[in-house]
Amino acid sequence: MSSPRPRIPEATVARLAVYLRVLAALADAGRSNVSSGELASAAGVNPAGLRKDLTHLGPCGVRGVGYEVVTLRDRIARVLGVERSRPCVLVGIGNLGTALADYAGFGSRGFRFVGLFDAAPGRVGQEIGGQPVRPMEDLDEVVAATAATLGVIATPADVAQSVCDRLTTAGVRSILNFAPVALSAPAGVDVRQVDLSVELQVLAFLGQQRGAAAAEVTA
Amino acid sequence: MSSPRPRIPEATVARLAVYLRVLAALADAGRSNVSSGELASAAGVNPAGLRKDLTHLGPCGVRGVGYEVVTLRDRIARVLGVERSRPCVLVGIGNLGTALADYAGFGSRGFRFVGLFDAAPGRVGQEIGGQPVRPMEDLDEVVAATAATLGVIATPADVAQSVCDRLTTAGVRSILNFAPVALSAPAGVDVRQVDLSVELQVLAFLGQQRGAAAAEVTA
DNA sequence: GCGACTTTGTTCCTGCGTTCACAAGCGGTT
DNA sequence: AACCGCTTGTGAACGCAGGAACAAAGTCGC
Repeated sequence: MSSPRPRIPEATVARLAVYLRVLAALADAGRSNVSSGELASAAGVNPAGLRKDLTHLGPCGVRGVGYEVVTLRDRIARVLGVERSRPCVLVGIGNLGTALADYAGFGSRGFRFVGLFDAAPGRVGQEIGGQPVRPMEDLDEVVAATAATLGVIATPADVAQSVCDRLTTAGVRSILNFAPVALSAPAGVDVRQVDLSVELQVLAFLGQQRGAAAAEVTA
Repeated sequence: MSSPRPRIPEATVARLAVYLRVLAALADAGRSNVSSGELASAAGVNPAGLRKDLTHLGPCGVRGVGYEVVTLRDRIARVLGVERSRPCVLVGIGNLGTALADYAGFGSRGFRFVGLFDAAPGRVGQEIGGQPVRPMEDLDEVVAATAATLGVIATPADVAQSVCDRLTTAGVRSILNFAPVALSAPAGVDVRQVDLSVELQVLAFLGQQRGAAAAEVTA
């Protein structure tokens, strides 16, 4: 096998996902070509950085012209592995979980939820986005039946670790955690942490710093 | 004024927010001291990196003993500017907006929503977390009355830019955007982008890469 | 009072990411 | 057919983040 496996850095992967979204929108709008400058502006990044990111896919543009929208979109989709949709399970159908289950951004970009789970009996049986909420007891069965390797945790913090354990024993290999706790998982299982309030705190700090700098100038 | 202004790097600020959360939990549990090792483990980072982060606050630990929980918590809170709660406005009360409005992580960590806004007449008047949803027409008045400088956008992508424009003209200086579009704002206004599906795509890519590597070993 | 242990604060170094700047290549035009 | 403008792709330099190792300092035990 001649597997080049270019070892794409993680920061580049995150940006490729953004480019993919922009390219999909451009394709829907009927555009056939884009320049790196226009694409970078729409994605909110530097044009040179964008070109370097695309280098990891091999040469895929035409000098003097730009990139063909559909070709580039499909190539990024193939590299990211979203050419066909991947099954995911979602645990914790509170406000956030409901939002995630309904979020069109997942379904339209290569992910489909094959199981929604909650521990509260009151929530089991509800329909969210056309799917019933199931009890936690069904987790192993659903994961096995659908071969889901991706799991999303949207539970309160205090039960997140036990949910993580159950997901890993059920066979899930990659976990996206929205609960504000650091999870520990066995080797071979990726855990990725998203803390919504951290972003807001960083933003507040930058704003405060900017305000202090401005006040200093006037002083 | 002797303002040292240490220029804390952004990555450090994000981690400080995590340490703050862990320290708050430890303080509630009655703990008085922590070592860098234990704190790093709870936050999911390297102990040496944690100590380097805390260096930006000036020396605040005791060698041979560790850090005093309450003192460190308060100092981080002061540096991050969350010693007293900051007013925020939230636009777009769909599934995600409701989750954000109800999310205790904001309220308990230095932020309070002083206005929930939505353009849909059907949503105006609903109560979320004890607060009424207001029409967009009230935005300028509320921002002016509460001196809110932080705004959160949780609307569909196609109206996010116009909401951003209205927020900036109302006087908001920092915007956290959950809509999957790159926003353009005038100079002096910070915009921070959070795309929930990007994280899931990165996770899927890493899992796929790991799976491919494993298959290659067995080949 | 003294020694050993523990833990912080710092320094160095390695690697990565980002940016700038330039050469290479393609299309259109004369 | 040759030239010109435009855009990609790449090479180099800069700055930053992360990790390991070491020195300083304080506490506990004897």
